[in-house]
Amino acid sequence: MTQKITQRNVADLANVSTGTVSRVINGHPLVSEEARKAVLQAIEQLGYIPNKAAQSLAQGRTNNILVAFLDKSPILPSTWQYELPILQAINDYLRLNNYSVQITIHTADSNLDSVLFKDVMSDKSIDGMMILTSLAIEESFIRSLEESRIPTVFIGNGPFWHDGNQVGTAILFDNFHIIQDAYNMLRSLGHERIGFITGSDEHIHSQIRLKAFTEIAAKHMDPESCEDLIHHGDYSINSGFEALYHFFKKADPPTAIICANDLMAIGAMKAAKELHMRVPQDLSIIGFDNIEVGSFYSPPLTSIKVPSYDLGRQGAELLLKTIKDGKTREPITLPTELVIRNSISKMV
Amino acid sequence: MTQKITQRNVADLANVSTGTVSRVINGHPLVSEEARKAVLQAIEQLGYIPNKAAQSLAQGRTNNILVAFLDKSPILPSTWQYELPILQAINDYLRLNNYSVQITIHTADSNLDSVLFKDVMSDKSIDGMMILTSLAIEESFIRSLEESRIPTVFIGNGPFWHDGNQVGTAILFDNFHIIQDAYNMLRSLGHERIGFITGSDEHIHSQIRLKAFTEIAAKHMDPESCEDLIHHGDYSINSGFEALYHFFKKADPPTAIICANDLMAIGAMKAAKELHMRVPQDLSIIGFDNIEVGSFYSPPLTSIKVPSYDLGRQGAELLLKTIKDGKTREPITLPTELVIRNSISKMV
DNA sequence: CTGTTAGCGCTTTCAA
DNA sequence: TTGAAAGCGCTAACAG
Repeated sequence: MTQKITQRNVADLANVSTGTVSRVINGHPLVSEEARKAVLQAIEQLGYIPNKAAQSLAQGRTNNILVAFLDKSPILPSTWQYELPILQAINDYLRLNNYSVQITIHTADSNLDSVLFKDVMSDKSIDGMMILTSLAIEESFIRSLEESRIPTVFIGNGPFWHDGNQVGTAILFDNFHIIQDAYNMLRSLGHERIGFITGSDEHIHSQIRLKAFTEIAAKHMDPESCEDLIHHGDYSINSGFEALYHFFKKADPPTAIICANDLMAIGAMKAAKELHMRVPQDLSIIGFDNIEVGSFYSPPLTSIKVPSYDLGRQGAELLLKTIKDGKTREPITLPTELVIRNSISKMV
Repeated sequence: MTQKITQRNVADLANVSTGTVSRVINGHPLVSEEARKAVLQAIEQLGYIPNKAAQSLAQGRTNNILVAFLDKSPILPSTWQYELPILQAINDYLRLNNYSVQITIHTADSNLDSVLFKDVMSDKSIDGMMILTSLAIEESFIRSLEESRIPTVFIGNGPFWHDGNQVGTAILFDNFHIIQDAYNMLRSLGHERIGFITGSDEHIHSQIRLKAFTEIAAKHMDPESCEDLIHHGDYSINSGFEALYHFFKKADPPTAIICANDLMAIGAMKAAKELHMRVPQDLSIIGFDNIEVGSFYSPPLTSIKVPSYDLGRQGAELLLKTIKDGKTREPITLPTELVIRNSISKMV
């Protein structure tokens, strides 16, 4: 067993006090060059590494931040296209700034409040947290959060309010306008009957995408026709597959479909093939997320690209700022982008 | 600011000493029922939560474990099909056992040793770690690890040795036999020219899969013919795509291909389509990883399923055992499984 | 510029 | 069964 090297050992070897060692470690300006050298040399020689727990205890902060993922069901690798670059970004930025990244993945059968507070936040071993969920967040959770005073950034959700003041900071991306852009682009290609396949109804992104669709469609047709063009999926390939069959069982099916994610678009394309419909000649399809395999489909899938990495990166930056000055900030919304490929075409 | 509640407050309210409070919290047997009740009641009333840093300092352990991901390049969502369930499993198991999960994702341009030790392990704030990488691991790293005495589990890599004793515990999955099984199955379908597309050459799994292929192929043909049937890819869809073109530029191309992952299989299928070859009538294809979209291809992709979740789960279990008793354990290898779908068929 | 010292909040002997 | 008190290793206020 390598025995523990403490600050004391370093101090002795360098012939200074532990206070001086501490100053050197923490970059305190008032240390003589001579002392600093001696200390650094001793540290090197002994292979000394400060004990984090002791530092945390003495300083009252931990340099730990928690990234919490909350969803209804366990991770499905295929649906983490959005989350993963966010995680990578958070990791990159926080490590660079000397923070450790703790994560927790919660399947919220129960409500967030008990889950998150009891199991996680409560351990008081974090300086701040980033919450990544597209589930609705309960009022009670926001209240607990407010009370706990833990600096928090919500990614892709929020902003949230309690008693008139904002709780946490939100970093978002534009779900709304891009859906309308997609719609308008399909219209400009001559499509009049444009369908929409939603994601899981309890996901806020899916709700927003649906709202965007409903509002823009309402400008061009009456509400009932619009209803007929909406099918509720759950983000799975299979639900996209079924949605297409659903649409084409009815009279007057859509000539173009916007899907709330790429997986459903892939399912829809598969169904289209079974129904002997050609994409894009007979049916235009647009997905969401811009997953890698999408560009390798035949035809390559038109999709919407979310700036995941930036979301994580800027979110982490905001969090550190908040930890420093305690202020919550205005929500930030990052732009999304329509990536056009061959799965859409002019109406013939 | 919610002011801090310490053990002292609880002790005062319950009319006991802090020692008793501590005993109650840690489930020490020698506490009177009366005292226990009073303490629990006070804890509840005050909303007391023990300070982790203080606990760590006093107990000399942190209840933190680090999960380190190491690779050459940043996360590509599409290639994390293997890692994600592992992460989920680790999270599930460790949280259940009162450990926090810290993660770090390293892009190892430089070598592991400096990267991992300097930035991460060195912080002494973890009780153990799980290393997830398919890169080769340097001797120097193993040495540092041995010296650090930090309980470690390697997932999908190892076992490693230093001076005759095993360093860390390895939990593996069977890459080798399953490739040979796949080969034999293709032969039983009448295929004689069976090709192989490797993953990134620096990844150990790819190396093993290639070795398995080479050895089994050697039983049926001379080495040069075998060479012709191997193409080096890099796990990307695109490299699978190119590999197929490569094979079919030559005389006597394969009638069946095994790919080191599903993404390359997808790329290969795309190229096959461009070349007007039908899968499986003209060409049988087998992938690896059993990714979700694979079953939605036309034809659905035959693939090899890796028990990722179990890998993470059992790895975490091993780690906690090792933390408890300090013993390293024999490597464990979990079985993989061939999932047969329509991308393969009898030679006609 | 530097040494001394009093905590940080909790655990754990040691006595009682 | 319990209280008192000595740390765990580090930081920071205070003297000097």
